[in-house]
Amino acid sequence: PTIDNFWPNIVNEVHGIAQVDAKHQVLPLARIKKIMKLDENAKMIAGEAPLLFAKACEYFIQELTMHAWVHTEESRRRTLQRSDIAQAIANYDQFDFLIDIVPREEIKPSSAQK
Amino acid sequence: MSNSEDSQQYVKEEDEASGDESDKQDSGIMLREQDRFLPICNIIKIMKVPVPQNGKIAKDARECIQECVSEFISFISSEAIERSVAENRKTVNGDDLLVAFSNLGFDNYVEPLSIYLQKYRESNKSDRNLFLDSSYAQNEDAGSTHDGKQ
Amino acid sequence: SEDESSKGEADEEPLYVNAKQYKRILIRRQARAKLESRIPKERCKYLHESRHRHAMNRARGEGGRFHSAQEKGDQSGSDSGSLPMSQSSSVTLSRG
DNA sequence: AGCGAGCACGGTGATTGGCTAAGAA
DNA sequence: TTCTTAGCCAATCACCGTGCTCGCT
Repeated sequence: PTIDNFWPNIVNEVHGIAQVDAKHQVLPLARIKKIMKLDENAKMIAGEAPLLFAKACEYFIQELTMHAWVHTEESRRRTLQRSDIAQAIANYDQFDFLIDIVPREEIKPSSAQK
Repeated sequence: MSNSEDSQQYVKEEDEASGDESDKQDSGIMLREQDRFLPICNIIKIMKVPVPQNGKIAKDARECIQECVSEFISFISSEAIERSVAENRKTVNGDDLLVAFSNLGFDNYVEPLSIYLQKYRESNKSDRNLFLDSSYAQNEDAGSTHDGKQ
Repeated sequence: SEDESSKGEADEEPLYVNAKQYKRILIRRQARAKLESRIPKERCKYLHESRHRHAMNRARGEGGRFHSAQEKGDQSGSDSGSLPMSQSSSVTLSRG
């Protein structure tokens, strides 16, 4: 369970799926669609779009949490906190789109950024 | 005593929905947390996967991830919607999302999501053929990207 | 390649952000600004009044946990016992 | 044809707080 | 060390999924 093996494991997982069950998802499809509809340019949304997002959000949550937990361990804590997530966002440029959601000032002091 | 005319009651119950302290600005409808975010319980369940068994997750961290996920959806959606508009389509489909993931630098997502989407479409088509065309043809031809008429 | 230097106005951005995301970040920033007036500035204590009241009225164990088997209404307490201890072991103090 | 928005309905899992150890400080 | 806080439990009910009708392409 490391960062390097994360996406290869994900790809192996999807290959093991025999049939896609759109029903029992961890994340509610109706809520995902509602969030998409908050965009003023959104008109019609295909049924497969919330389903794709449901999987993508699982991956995203796991990856961001995994990156954040690294900083939790570096600080020798057992509780993942918001500052760990801020660090994770600052250290991976794929998370740059979150720069307004978790600004860099939230990184706890006495921990240098790259 | 029954209400004869209710114009627009945004507050469902008698709680302090928006006016937490003394803030009552509404230009339109106030968005609740359940309109903007995914359920916190589901978020926590997914967060616990990469965290060790004895690991804890602070409340601040849960809500932070919750907000990040909504921005994640909106961020990708915005790109995908723009592409669907550029192609004169009113509906955002899965391919728009895959292109959006790619264009925004989420290359890791493309392969698993493409496989997942393909399996989902296959499932739907096989269900339809099995149900509607049960006696006609259940040929499984690999490689038919477009529906060929017979 | 002239105004690609990412400048921050609302938040202080780092010198450079992901080039593939930069344009979308600005578009999203505008979209969120339009929605800002509809978003309460702080989180509520709870989402639903009814669920809040339900949680408050529920039966609880000694440790504050929710406990099943709520005997509704008062009754002529035949046995004032409380915990249905099946066997001699009743050590249930571990998790905080 | 197919496919999605909008509605009503019924089933169900997300929501929820007091106590106290875990652990942040 | 001091003191903040996250996990633990499960019953209600808001919301998710589904099946319609109606529109558009």
